[in-house]
Order: sequence, then structure tokens, then C-alpha cells
Amino acid sequence: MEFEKELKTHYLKGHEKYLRHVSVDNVIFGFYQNNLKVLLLKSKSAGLWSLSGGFILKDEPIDNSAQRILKERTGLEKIFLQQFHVFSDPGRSTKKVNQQFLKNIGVSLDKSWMFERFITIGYYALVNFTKVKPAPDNISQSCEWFSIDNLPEMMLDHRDIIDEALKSLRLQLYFHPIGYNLLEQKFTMPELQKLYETILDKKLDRRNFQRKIISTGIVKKLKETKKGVAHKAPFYYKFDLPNYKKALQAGMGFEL
Amino acid sequence: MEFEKELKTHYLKGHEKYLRHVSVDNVIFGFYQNNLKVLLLKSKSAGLWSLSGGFILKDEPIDNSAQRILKERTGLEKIFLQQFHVFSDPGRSTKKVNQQFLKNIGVSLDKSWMFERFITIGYYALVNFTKVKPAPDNISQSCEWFSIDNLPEMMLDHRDIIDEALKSLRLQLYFHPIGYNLLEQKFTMPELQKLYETILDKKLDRRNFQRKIISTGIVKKLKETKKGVAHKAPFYYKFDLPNYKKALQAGMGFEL
DNA sequence: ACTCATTGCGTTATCGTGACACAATGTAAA
DNA sequence: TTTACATTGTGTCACGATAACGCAATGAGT
Repeated sequence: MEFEKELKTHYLKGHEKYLRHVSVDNVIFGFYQNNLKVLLLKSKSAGLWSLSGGFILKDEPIDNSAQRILKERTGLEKIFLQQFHVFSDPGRSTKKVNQQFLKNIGVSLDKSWMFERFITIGYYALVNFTKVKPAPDNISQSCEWFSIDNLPEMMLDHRDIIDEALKSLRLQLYFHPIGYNLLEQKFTMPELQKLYETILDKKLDRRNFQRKIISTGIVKKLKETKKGVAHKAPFYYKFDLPNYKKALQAGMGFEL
Repeated sequence: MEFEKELKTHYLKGHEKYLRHVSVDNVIFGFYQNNLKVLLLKSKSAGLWSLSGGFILKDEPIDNSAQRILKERTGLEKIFLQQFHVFSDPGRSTKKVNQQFLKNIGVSLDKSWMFERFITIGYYALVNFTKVKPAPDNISQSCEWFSIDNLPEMMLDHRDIIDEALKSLRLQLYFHPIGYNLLEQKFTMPELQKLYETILDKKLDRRNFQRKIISTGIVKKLKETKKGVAHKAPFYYKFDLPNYKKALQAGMGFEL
């Protein structure tokens, strides 16, 4: 079987291609139907879910590794990707886990760089849910979105990594604009507000929210209104990219 | 010579003890005479200065590695130490740099784990300047404090690492109290203000600063005033540890 | 006794924020 | 066609935080 051969090569020869002991894990956030989602993979052998992760090529900056892995799973490029924490607990990946995995697949090995300790560098990404084409990697049977408040059982410490990512994202929110990658080009103010409310997990006042967002100058109001909605039609907005990027750099002294 | 033998062992056998490809670098901040200082080491061979760094034992969490290294250089334990960024540029450490170093020392080697690529995890520490006993490691001839605005020429990308650490520290300042490790137990309000001004690199209004700090509840005013100063004697304060720690956890919605 | 830099304590104007009112709009039910 | 109703657009107002600044008190040096 093709897959088993590939896997065996990875276990036996991977260290010639990748850096030992170090991996990257991406927490990929999307926003759909007023829910914050995370893209997860289901392992072919164990029934558990995991983050989209991978290894670092011997001559590759880690930011590129994260981008490369993100592209493989989602097809997306040039996405905002933020390094947020290194997870290094010596018990986080064990020889036992790997050997159980191999046993389930039907491969037997004694020695491998994959049995050694790994530390992993956590990144989070903010992507447009509708533009993602989820693609499982070769050790996974499926690749799906999960709502942040309804996560399945996960491998290793991946649940902790998601929790940390969310914490960092919330902190980021106070200083930097958000939404450019998460929403469509044109969006309504209620949609933007729902995004903030979902991430922060609290209600915000409609009118005050609008006033503050507009005062930052990161959005431009369009003449067009959203069609086909019940009740009053909200105006569309789009991001003012120059101001948005300025706010990314400088921060935007904000309080929601 | 004892030192050369030790070094050779490190280059030849170090990978049996430490994780390959990964190191830790500490940016150690202190505060003295109204100056923000960084503790640096001078290499025995090259005349260049570097951060206090080291490697990760095979079974050691990286936070512990950073603490261990900090203790070796300063004698201090249980210090606030914050992981802030991973530096991974493939060109940041090169075989050439290592071989030049060995050549200057008078050791010749062809193969070593030290010639491989390293990524480094940056930590910053806030320590009490007067309590530090700077101790060079065995590849360094000296260990000294430098003012942040008067740094010497540095090895590799260590200058970038300091710059990033300072950025993170400034960000931290908006959410968390600071000073407990940096100042003496008893301190005056002007001293605390100078600390903030130095880190943020901007002037603050004396009276407004005092009001805000007191309103957070992290300090307690003492009856005692500072003696032997020209002009009016300022009161001493000390940190209210329960409130201080609470503010460390919860943040303290702050604006200076 | 006088000078003067520095500190403690206080005042005022302004702005950002939270809380809320009301009219406008467009779909769906009557 | 009319009415009901949820939702949006715009505006107001009170409150608290903040910035800017005044003034008296202190204590070493002259």
C-alpha cells in the first residue's frame, strides 16, 4: 500500500529533511453562521482529532513552515498567521503515542526520530471560512470545521493549544483590528459586531460598537445595502486597507 | 587546558545531553540609576557581546531551561520570566560562526551538533539590579550590564532579540503591573515613575501617574519618608502583594 | 533667612464611554 | 392593503476617567 510505504519513509528518513525535535501547529480560525470555528483533522488510526501541524524543513524559517502547512490544508496563501506560544512539556509527545499509532496502521518500527521528544510552536490563523477547501493530510481521514464551544476529543495537548490561541487572539483584539481575513470583502456592521462578540464571548452595545469602529477609520461605509433580509436593510461596509494596516502596525487604543 | 577539553566535549557529545536545534536566550532587564539595563556576556574569542543563552536538557520543560540559565548567570531564582518570541531565521546561526569561534580558541573539529541550525526561544526577565552577581559562563570572559540605549556590537541576531523583548515588555506594561522584581522592597513614587518612563520612553505627568497607580491598589504608602535627599522628602511605598498578584492575573485596564 | 528644586494634594475642562430614546425600514402576518 | 414587529440608523445625556495645571509644603544648600 502506497500510504504505508510513505509513512515508513517518513519515520525512517524524515530527519534528513526536517529539523528534529521541533514542529509547528496551526490553530485555524474561521467564522461562519455567527460561530467561531476551528479546522481539525481526524487521524486515520486513532479516532482522535488534531490540529493541522507539520515539521520544519532544514532550511526553512518557521513562519514559512506555518504558511506552507496552512496552504496544504486550506489552499490559502498569504494569510495572517501569528506565532503565539511554544509548547514544550517533555511528556506532550511520547514514543508510546507514536508506536500505538504505527501499530494501528500496521507498521512496525524500533527506531525513529518521530519517537523523540518534540516541542511545538503554536500559530493561529484567521481565514475566510467560505474560501477554505479542507484537505486532509495523508495520515488523516478527514478535515472538518468545529465550533469553538463544541470541540471533539483531541490528541495530546492540542486542546490546551487551542485554549491558549484563543486567549492570545482575545488579547490581540484590544490592540489590533480584526476581520479582514475572517469576513467577506463587503460586510455589514452587525456581522462585524457578531464577530467581535463571538471571539470575546460577550454582548456589546450595537450603537456604541458602531461609533467606536467608525471612529478608528478602519472601515468605509458603502452606498449599498444588504438585500433580501427581513427587517431594515443594513448598509454594507468594507475595510479601508491603508488605515487598517496602519492600525495593525500602530495599535488602536481601544476598549470594547 | 581544562576549558578546551570541556568545550570539545560539549561540541562532540552535547547532543546526548541536550535537544538538538533548539536553544533559549534570556534578555535580562534591570533598572539602575534611572536606566534600563541588559545583562550581556562577552565571548572569550570574538570580541562580541551576546545574551545569556543555553540549551534544553532532553527531559526539561523550556521554562525550566530559561530559569536554570538565568540562575547560572545571576544567582537568582523564581524570577518572572516571560517567553516572547521564537527566532528561526536559518541564517541566524551558521557553521561558519561556530568554526571561527573554535579556531580562535584553538580547537579543531569537523562535525558537531553545534554546527547545525538552531532556532532560539526568547525570554525576558525582570530582576533587581543590586541583587545580581553577574557570572560569566565558561565560553565568556565577562558578564556586564549595559544601558538599553548604549548597547555594544552583538553576536548573531541578539540585537534584534533585545529589540523584540523591549517591544513585548512595553505591551505587557499596559496590562500588568511591573516593578516588583525591578525595584527595592521600599521605593518612592518618583522612582516607580522613572521606571515606567524609562521603559515606555516617554514623560508622564507626576500627579496623574501617582493618582492612577494608587487607584489600582497595587501599592501601599508607608509612614516613612526617604532620608538624605535634597528638597522635599518623598514617602516610601511598597507593593501590596495580594493586589499585585491579582493584577498580574486579571490585568488592570490601564492607560498611561 | 533666603533660594529653589521637588513633592503632596487639589481643581478644572474635556473626552470617551455606557446606557438609552426614537424614528426609519422592509418583510411577514393579518 | 394594512398592520405588526424585529432590526437598523441616528442622536442624546450623564458619568467617570483623563489631561493639564495651580499652589502650598518641605528641606538641603547658599
